[in-house]
Amino acid sequence: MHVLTWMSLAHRHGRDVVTSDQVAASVNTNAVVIRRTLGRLRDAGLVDVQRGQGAGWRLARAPKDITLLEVYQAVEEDALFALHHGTPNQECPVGRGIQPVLRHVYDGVEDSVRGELAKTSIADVLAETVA
Amino acid sequence: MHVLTWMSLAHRHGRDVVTSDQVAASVNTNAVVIRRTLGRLRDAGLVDVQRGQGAGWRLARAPKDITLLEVYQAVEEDALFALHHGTPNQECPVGRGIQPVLRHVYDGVEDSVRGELAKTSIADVLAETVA
DNA sequence: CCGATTGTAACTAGATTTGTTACATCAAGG
DNA sequence: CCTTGATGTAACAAATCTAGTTACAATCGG
Repeated sequence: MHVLTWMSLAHRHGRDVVTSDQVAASVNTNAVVIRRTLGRLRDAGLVDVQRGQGAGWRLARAPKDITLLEVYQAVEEDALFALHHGTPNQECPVGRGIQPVLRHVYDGVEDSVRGELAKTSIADVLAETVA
Repeated sequence: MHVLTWMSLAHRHGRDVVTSDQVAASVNTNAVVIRRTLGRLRDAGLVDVQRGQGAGWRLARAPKDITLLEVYQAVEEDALFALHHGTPNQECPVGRGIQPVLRHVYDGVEDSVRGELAKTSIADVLAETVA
């Protein structure tokens, strides 16, 4: 969210293509860390990358057309809640039957999270950030 | 959820007080791990503990009166989403302004998660588990 | 060919989690 | 009042994960 919000502000200031170094300066971290995140956003189609001379990154869409849901799905691969570390005791009715129930509950939670994140766009975040 | 569901089933079978060793056998882990979780559930008032001779744990309420929201709040202390690891660049408008916005978004997400978890009780989980 | 930037591997340091051992503490009941 | 079977908790090992860092090959416009 920080990365895309910063790119939106740069775009508004006329800077269309930005480098991972410039983004890293705002987040206050290393450029490689930013490139790892930008790579995922690129795989999700939210940003485009240019290599070679004059290389850098640009938003693939207008900020108002990028929802936080898309950012979440691009960046977060693990489920919000994990099941047991090990396998529960299969001799026990609860150990045997609980995992599908947990998955069902967790699916409902993830759905509600997705619905909530879909309500907000990067443009909304930028507007609230500079306010 | 596994711990409380198992205790509900034990209660239904007439075993009112159970030990951390018995619960650990169903989860397939060490009793100390279970005691750590049960300690949090006790602090939240979801289970009662008895020490000394004949010690053990019992549900403090009927399973239908324990919601997954209460379990979540008892067991999970960290926020669902974390902010930046380090402090963003305060010289930058985005670095300076984005954290309150993130908190605002994350609060909305947590609220929707809580609302979802409040819909289900341990009794529901048990019914679905043994089905 | 030059030069600036991306892509990515490899590594360190730190934090976190699970499981484990050990032992002090507790209280019911003989 | 002592035995007994459990809890409470500290301390530690092993595994896993993340951020940050360094290094360098790959890319491509000019």
